[in-house]
Amino acid sequence: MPRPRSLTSDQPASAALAVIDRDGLAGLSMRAVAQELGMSTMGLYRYVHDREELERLVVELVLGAVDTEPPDPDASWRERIEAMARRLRDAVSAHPAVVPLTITHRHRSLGVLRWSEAVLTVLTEAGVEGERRVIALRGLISYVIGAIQLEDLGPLSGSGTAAITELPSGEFPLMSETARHARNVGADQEFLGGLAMLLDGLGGLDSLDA
Amino acid sequence: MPRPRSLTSDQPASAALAVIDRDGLAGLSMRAVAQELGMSTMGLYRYVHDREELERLVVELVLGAVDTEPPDPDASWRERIEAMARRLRDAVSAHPAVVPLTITHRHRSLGVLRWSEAVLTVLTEAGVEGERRVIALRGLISYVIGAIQLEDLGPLSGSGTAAITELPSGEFPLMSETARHARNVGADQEFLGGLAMLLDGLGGLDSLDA
DNA sequence: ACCTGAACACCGTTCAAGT
DNA sequence: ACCTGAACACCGTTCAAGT
Repeated sequence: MPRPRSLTSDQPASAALAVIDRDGLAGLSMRAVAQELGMSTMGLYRYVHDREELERLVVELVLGAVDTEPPDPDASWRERIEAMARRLRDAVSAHPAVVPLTITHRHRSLGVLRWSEAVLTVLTEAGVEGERRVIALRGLISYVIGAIQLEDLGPLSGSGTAAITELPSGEFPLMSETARHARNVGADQEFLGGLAMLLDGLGGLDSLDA
Repeated sequence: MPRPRSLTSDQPASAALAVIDRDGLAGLSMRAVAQELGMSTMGLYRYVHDREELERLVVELVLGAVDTEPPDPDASWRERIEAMARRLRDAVSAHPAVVPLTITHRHRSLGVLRWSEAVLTVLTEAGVEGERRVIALRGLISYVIGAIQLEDLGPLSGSGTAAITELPSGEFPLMSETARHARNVGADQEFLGGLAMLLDGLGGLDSLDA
């Protein structure tokens, strides 16, 4: 793998992201990205070892865009964690087609690492320590990535769930009723509502004063 | 699409699942599944319209295996929801390679629908109604699917995170410290701990008596 | 020394040709 | 009427052949 020359190191990733944003994940191919860069297909192999590395760089590009500045120090620990959760959600939902890649590539992204460090700072300031801090961090990440995917899949009030009402009569009565209620729950309210449940649980534990 | 004859309707899906379990998701191809079934590649197209439908059937097979019997009525609402969460986790982690498919295929699985109905039954018995019930259900699903993926990615105490300690000195001090604590937190404890946070938050709300 | 196009081994899917 | 193998248009990647 000799030194690249004509391209900066992040150009292959942003070209790939441009292809994905335009043509979807199915449109991603080495040939398409090379064309986007105006070079021969094999020229791309000068910058990435293989397709997998290219995909990893795309994930890193998207997650690296998460704002990891320390949140407003005047806000409560709860508001600060909410702000961090929103930022992760915002960064990913700017490129929804990339979501499957973020899961397939079980790598430790620097962006997520920086995000985690910022969240841990808030948790620590709130007095959460030791194993409880492990569980709180992992619980938050689990919730946020799950919620992003569920949101990407469409709201409970969406067309997919609307079809539930038309299923064999009375087979899913509560699900039908809940889907009707879901029409009044927006995506933001749903995301923040679930997050609030988690934070209520975290706050209900000892050693949290704010 | 004429009537199939020699195969029952779920054989293509279980053959595909067998291929995935043996060779991983990358090993899944129409040719491989046809061979698994002992038929010509094109014979498979008698049973499924295209590869996408085959993948959808695999997801349905895995999620359809979730135990959705009503949980022990003598247990508290909290224990019953924990039991349901465990069952979903168990069904998916029996076939970890399928996880990416469950995300890519944004379809409404009957298995998840039955699971949701059972969870809603418990929530309703616990006095959770209306929009709060929407948020509780979606929050639980978000957490569980996120946690399954994070678990599949490896524990915080695993080799991936161990490398964090060797990053540029002091760049991620809290993350390093947290990773050390994570060595004492098992996968079950982590899953149930995060779930407990959510349920504490849910239980802290009004109208829950049990 | 650097770059690239042809070629290889795959893939999903079409379709005409077999019985 | 039913089934299937060759063929088509892709794919990631190798590598020898060009300059």
